[in-house]
Amino acid sequence: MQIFNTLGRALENFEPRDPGKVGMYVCGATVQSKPHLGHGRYAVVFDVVRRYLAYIGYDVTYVRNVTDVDDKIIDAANAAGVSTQQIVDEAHEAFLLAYEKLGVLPADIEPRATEHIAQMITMIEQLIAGGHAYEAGGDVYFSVRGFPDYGKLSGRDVDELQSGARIAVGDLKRDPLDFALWKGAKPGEPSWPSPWGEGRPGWHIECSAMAHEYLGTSFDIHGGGNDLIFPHHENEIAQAEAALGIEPFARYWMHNGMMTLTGEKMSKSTGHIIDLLDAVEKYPGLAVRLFYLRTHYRKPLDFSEDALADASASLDRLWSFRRRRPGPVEDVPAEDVMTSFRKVMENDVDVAGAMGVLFDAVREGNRRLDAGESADAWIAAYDEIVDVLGLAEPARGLEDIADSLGELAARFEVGGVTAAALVDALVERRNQARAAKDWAIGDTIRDELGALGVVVEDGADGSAWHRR
RNA sequence: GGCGACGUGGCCGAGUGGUUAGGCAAGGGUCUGCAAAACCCUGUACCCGGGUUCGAUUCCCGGCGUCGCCUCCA
Repeated sequence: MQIFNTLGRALENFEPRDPGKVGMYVCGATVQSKPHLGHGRYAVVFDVVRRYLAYIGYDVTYVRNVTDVDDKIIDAANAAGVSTQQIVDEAHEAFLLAYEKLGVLPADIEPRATEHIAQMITMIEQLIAGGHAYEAGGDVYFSVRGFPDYGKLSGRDVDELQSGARIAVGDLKRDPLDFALWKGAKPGEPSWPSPWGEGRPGWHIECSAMAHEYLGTSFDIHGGGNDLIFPHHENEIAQAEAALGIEPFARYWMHNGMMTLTGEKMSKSTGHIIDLLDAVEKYPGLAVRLFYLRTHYRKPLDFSEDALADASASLDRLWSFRRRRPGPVEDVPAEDVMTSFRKVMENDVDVAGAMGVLFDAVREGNRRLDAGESADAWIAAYDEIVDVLGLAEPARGLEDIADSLGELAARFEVGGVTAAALVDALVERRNQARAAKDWAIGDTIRDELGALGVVVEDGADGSAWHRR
C-alpha cells in the first residue's frame, strides 16, 4: 500500500522491515488533564491504520506511549495540591475510557515514561560518549549542531531556527538550539538517580528510548499529530540516530491533521477545546469515531455540533442496514466491493473514500433486501469493512431496563423468562392488537418501549426491535 | 519573515486530465393504519486570472483567502 511519509513528504510504497510484520509506535498523550476531541482523532486514525494493516495480513505490534512525567503534570499537581501520581492516574483513566468509547483497540504495549528511566539513561550515556550531548550543572543537553541531519523531518534549516530559538534564564545550554535530555531535579519534583545526579528526563528522549526498546532499530511506522513534527519528532530522530548510530530511526512517519474549533486549532494550552468525554456522552462514541473518519487523516477537521449530528445520522443508516438481517452470514463478501475498499485504503488510508464504498454496498444490500433477493454477500462485505473501520454496532443488553420491562409486560398481561423474551412478548401483543385494528394499544406499547430505549419498527416481514 | 497544507454543489467531504463519489439536509414518488426504515427520481459543484493540452476541477505560474508548524500541544 501507499503511505504518505512525512520524512520526504511523498507517497511511498509501504514495505515493512521484516516481511509480514509491522512495528508501529504512536505518540500518545501527556496525561496531564482530560482528553479533548483532538486526542480522540489521533487515537482513531492510527487505530484504523493498525486494523487495516492487520486486515491485509500483517502481524502488527502497536505501541502507544504514555507520557507521565513533564512540567505540566508537575504544575498541575502543585496547583491542585496533590501528587503527580494522582494527576497521572486520573487523566490516564479518562483517556482509557475515551479510547474505549471510541472503539479504539488497546495497544499491544503501552509503555510509561517513568518505567523506562534506565533505558533513557543508557541512551543519554551513549549520546555523551559519542560527543552528541554534554552535561552542564546536572542537566544534559543534546548538541543540535553536532547532528548534520537535524531538520530532515520538519524541513527546517538549523541556521534559520537560530533566530527563533530562545534561552531561558539560568539555562546552561551551549547553543540556543540545544534541548534537554535530562533535567536536574528541583525541590518538590519527582526525580530519579542518574550519573548526573537526581533528575528527570526531557520530553523527547522517552519516545526514542521506548520505541527502540520495543520495536528495535529502523522500525516501520511512527505516528502522531502533525503538531509533534517539530520539535518532538525531529528531536526523537536526532537522539535515536545519534545514539544508536542507525539510520533511519523509523522508516515511515505518519502525521494526522489537527482538530479545529471555529477554524482554530484545538489546544489544551489555550483551553480552546471540546471535552472528549462530553462528546461521547452526548453522541454514541462510534458516531464521534465516524465523524473523525469522514475526513482524510492528514487534513484539518473542524468541529461543529451539526457535523457530529450529521455523522450520527450516517451511523444510523449503517446500523439499520445491518439490523435488517441480524446474526452472522455465510456468504463471502461481494468481491467488487472489497476490491474497491482495498483500492482506496491502499491510497494512503483513504478512509473517507472507503466510506463511499461502504455506503454504496449498503444501498445495494438494501435494494436487494427490498427486492426479496439475498443480500448476504453485501452484508458480509459490510461486516468486513465495518470491522476494519471499527464501526460495528456494539451489542447492547437489556439488563438496565429489565425491571421496567417486567412492569410493562405485567401491564399488558404478557410474560417471559428473559428481558428479551419480554420484549418479544410485548411486540407480539402489539401485533395482535394491530391485527384487530386496535391502533391505540399498539401505539401505546410501541411508545412505552420507545421510552425505555427499545425501538420497534414494522417491516414487510414482521416487526423488529432493537436497543437504541 | 521561514517552512508546509488547504480552498469541491445548501452543509460536510473523497477523487479524477475527458465517463455517477459518498453522507447529511431538501423536493417529488413507491411502500405503509400511523411511525420508522428502505428503494427510485431531482439539484449537475470544483476560489480568481493566465498558461500547457484536442480537452483542466484535476498539471504549471501568478493572485486572493483560510489554516498549521517555527514555544508546551494529538
